[in-house]
Amino acid sequence: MLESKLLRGNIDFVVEQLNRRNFSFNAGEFNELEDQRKILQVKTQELQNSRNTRSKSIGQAKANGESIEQLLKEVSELGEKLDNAKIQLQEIQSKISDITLSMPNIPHPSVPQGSTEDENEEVLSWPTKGPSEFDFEPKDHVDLGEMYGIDFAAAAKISGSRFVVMTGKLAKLQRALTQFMLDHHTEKNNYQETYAPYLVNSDSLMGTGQLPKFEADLFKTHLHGEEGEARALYLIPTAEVPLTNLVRDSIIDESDLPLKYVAHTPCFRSEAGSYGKDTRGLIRQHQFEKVELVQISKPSESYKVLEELTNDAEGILQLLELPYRKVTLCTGDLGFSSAKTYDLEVWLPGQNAYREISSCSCFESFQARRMQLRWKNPETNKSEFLHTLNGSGLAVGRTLVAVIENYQNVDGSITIPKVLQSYMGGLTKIK
RNA sequence: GGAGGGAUGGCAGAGCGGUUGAAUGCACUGGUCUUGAAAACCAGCAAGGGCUAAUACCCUUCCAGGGUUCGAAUCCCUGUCCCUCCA
Repeated sequence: MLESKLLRGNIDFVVEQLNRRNFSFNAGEFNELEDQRKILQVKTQELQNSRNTRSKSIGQAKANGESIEQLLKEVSELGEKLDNAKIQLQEIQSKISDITLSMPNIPHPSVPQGSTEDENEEVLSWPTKGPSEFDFEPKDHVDLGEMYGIDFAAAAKISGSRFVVMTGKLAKLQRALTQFMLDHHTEKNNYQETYAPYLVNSDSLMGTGQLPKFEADLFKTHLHGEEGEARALYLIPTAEVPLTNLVRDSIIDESDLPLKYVAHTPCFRSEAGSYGKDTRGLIRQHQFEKVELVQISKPSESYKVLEELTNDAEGILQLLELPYRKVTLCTGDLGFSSAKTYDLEVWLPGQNAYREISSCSCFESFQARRMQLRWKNPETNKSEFLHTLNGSGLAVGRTLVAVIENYQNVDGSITIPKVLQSYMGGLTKIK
């Protein structure tokens, strides 16, 4: 959600900035609603004021033993007018909030202009010389995985497409990756390990921006009947949702900032609108594992924190010795809530391409405003919105893909990365 | 499964139909005192919104949603969450 001052005072700027990310905003319609809102709100408040003062004087008159009949008559006439005004005001306000809740964030000035992912800007690649060549034709993770216990057919039987069953060494390797990531982020990078619910309410999804606009991307659960529907819960599409909402509706002590959370959770995405895309393999699943980093920071430090958080995620790739590149998303590729995003893309030799494995974003106060997340700024002595950030550290399923493909040998065996061997009971190779 | 109790400002905790947006304590901010700090004392201190150039002023908010009333933190109903007791 954008600042209402900005919407009222500088709408042209908003239109121009949202245009940068291909979002066209009808300022005329919005201004008209705003004008009506202003008139109705003033009128309603005036009516409330006169009702309040009159009711108060009834109390006083009674205490003095004076007659109150005249006053009672006046107030009852006010009541009806007030009710009408309130209803009208509510209608306008809900129209306005529908609009504001559906407006994406404004991109940071440093975000490159562009309309598709082709215009994302590469920041660096690691190692600098790029991924090294294989001296044989590398297989992709599906072919390799079939030999060691990745079973899409079994998953299709028990659930459907875009699910997977893994058994044996590869299942363990995924667990090893998860453990390694959690240990690294808690021990080396000082994040607080957190276990949180996988089912969340709609307020939480509203807070981080998945609702109201992207309900189709979510799996929704509810009990039977109307009452059950009213209390629907959603499967989390990312741990960003429960982690960031930990601090919804709160005022954080300056001394506790920045807050740093890490959690491993499964993530659930309906992948509506991605038909035919990445149908082969583990890349795009309805259910996948992810280790997520979330930070809550002072506004003045959030872009420093974005660099740090991205580095924390990169650290995992470097320790796993997986070639990757870091790109700044262009305005057109930016997520709804984000002001600036770095994507980390890992090299997949089986696909001969870089694929996203982490997305690290600064949301500025966009989410904080939706969820009433504040701190007391000692300089102004006022409560102000904090900044929220998150990034995958990393997407475990895709990391597994990257390990399988990058560590494959000519005989089809898979070497275990050094840092994972202790998590695999000393195993050095899957064969 | 049954029976109760509770949800109030950053925190703790009074209030239980009318000058209560809310006592008090802690925390916090400013001041006095002090070489400095602590202590003590004095003062200030909820949030959101409207209208403003800015004050002033006004509105809303005591878990959420309905209701009763001229008037609700206070009474009634529904829901959510917490706690206690009995089985």
